[in-house]
Amino acid sequence: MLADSILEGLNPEQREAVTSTEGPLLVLAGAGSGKTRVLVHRIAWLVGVCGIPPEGILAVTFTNKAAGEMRERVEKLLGPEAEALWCSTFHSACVRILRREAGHLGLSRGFAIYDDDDSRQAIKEALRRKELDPKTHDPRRLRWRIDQFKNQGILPAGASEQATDMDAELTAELYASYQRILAENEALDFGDLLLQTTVLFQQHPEVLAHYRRRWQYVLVDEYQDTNRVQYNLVTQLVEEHQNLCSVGDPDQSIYAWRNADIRNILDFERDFPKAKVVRLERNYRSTQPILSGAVAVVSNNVERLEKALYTEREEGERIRVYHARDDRDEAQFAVRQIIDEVRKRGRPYRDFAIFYRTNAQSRPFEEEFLKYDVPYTVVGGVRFYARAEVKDALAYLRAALNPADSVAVRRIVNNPPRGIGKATVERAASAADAGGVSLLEGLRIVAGEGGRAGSKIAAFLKVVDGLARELPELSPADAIACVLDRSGYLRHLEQQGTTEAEGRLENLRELLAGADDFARANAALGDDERSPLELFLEEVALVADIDQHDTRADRVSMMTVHSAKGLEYPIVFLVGLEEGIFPHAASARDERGVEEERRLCYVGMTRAMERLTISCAEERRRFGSRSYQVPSRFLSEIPEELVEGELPGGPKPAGGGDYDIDYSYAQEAAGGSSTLGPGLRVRHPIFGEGSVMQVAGSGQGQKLRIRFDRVGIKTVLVRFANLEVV
DNA sequence: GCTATTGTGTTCGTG
DNA sequence: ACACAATAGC
Repeated sequence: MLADSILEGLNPEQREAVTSTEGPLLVLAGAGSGKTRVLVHRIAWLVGVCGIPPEGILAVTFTNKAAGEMRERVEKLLGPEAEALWCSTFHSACVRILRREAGHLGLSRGFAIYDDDDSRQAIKEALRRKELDPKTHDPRRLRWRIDQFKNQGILPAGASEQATDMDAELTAELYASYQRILAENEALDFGDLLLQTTVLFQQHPEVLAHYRRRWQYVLVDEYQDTNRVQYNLVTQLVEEHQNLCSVGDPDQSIYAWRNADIRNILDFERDFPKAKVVRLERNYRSTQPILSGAVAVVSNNVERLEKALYTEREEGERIRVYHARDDRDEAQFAVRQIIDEVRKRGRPYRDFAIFYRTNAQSRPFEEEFLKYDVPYTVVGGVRFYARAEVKDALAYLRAALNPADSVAVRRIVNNPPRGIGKATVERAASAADAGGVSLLEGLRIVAGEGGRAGSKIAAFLKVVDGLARELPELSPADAIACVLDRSGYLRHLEQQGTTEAEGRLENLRELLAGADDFARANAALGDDERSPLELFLEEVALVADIDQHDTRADRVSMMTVHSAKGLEYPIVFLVGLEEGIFPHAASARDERGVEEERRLCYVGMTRAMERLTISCAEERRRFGSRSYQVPSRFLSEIPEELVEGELPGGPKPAGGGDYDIDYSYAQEAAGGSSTLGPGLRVRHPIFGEGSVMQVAGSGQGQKLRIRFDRVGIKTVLVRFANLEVV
């Protein structure tokens, strides 16, 4: 009975993937072939038919969002029983394990999780200690190189061993020093979460044995994007029972740059000789022209497993190609199409998505959406939890909960300004170093020495100590409110009274609301020994941009092609198909790079269900200046008969096509400017109204300094700003 | 120690 | 074109 209902609506291949429960299984799942469905039904099958307890199953996905959706769908099939299932990202699974087993690694159970920015600060500290100049040793680059080591499972000792020149030797040394600083701060970075878990399993076979016994069945989604450490983790767990189900698509491997290793999926049958392989080749998402076009592009890859994708949606319009004059025209074209379609056919905005190669490309689209009052959301860019004011507030929480976290302490010690300058902080840092204690303790030492600086520090310590006493008892939202009050942070912002400060206050209110939501949503599972506040900090550290994306809201979505993986939309605009952008210049140097870009293009195209529009611009603004663009080689790889519009080499469209776009106000300000001078009221299409403060230069390079009513002071280039005199 | 100014790099993608 | 960091001047 139950077995039938679980298999209902599945095709024969999907059924095979669901019911082949014992031993290693590789599911090669083409785009849109229902792989999430297979994973969900397989879990339901394991629990409902095979009688495996839900806590005996580990399912790992790429994003929190995918994990949440999978859990939801499993619950629909199984009911609340599914709650005991471990369904999460690699990172959150590892955090849970590490918190539990922290003692084995000599790690504090309350360790902090450092994001890119925090780890860069820790790298800077490592440079300071070695008296190296951050100018000659770029902290960002160092962080990147260390992260690469971690993704490959290489510890500092290994990095040192394989170093063949001075530079590599120094990097290895800094890696070691950076790890010491993290340990002192009781912190782990993203890479550590995975790497330290494999170290834990290696050094403590009894711990590994425990988890092996616990998880009799392991499922891994997006297997083509796993890196060496993730691979090690998985093989460690399944070595005995071999009940591993890996699902993936080599054509969608797009993370080689962060050490995802496509060989993990290609060598599956070698790694697991008894492996069964199931191919899902029937596509349920896209129309024939879209699917054929995407397959045609990716077929140009030499290193590729051939597979035969087919769709039953044979009807469907051809792929549209639009050659825009410039980036602005490209944006205008897409936005006008969307408005048209919404007005004429009554489509909801949520049916549309715009995908680009780089985050910086979102700008012109945002401008057009704002101009025409079209609701939209941008995924990515600056993460909400990475905004300065949000990170400041969180740093107070972190410092109060974990006084060893020197990166957090350094961030808040003079923020808001309380007269504790760089010299004082450095004094405290060396005192801390000398005594082998944390920065906060170093500050205590300096405070004890008295003097002007001493009393200022004492005031700061009083704030932090007070928070350390009060916060652990509070809910996340109350704790944040408390921090903002006691620290004087809120008062400081309110006193500024600028529009910029107003925006920051708005973000802080949003943070409070988010904390409140979190507490409410997690009130049910309060069985953890960790406080709601600690759980909130962890959540915040591990959310990805895409996790916060609300697909239910009626808005147009904009995101990078990378973020788009796993999503689908009826109407997709894939924009900026130009050499240097897509394929990106940095990847186009070697053939492997180009092949990954091509897979990325395949991912972008296969997101579209009904209509796919691809565009490129002849000219675009990059780094503030003009650049002439060449259409992407990927465009000419789409067979002509699948395309409507012109492929490269075809006739260029006349002007902006059949859309009458009003440029008049732009010309007005760019041309005549006899009245241009301080005091003049102008309107900017984005920033709104403002007063000119200062005029600099003339002709093409003329710049204006303007105080905008809404957004404060900005400098704009007259030629590009499209100003209108009010 | 604080603020305003200048200078620099940024934009390849993420948990 | 903008954000961020370093620096100069107070």
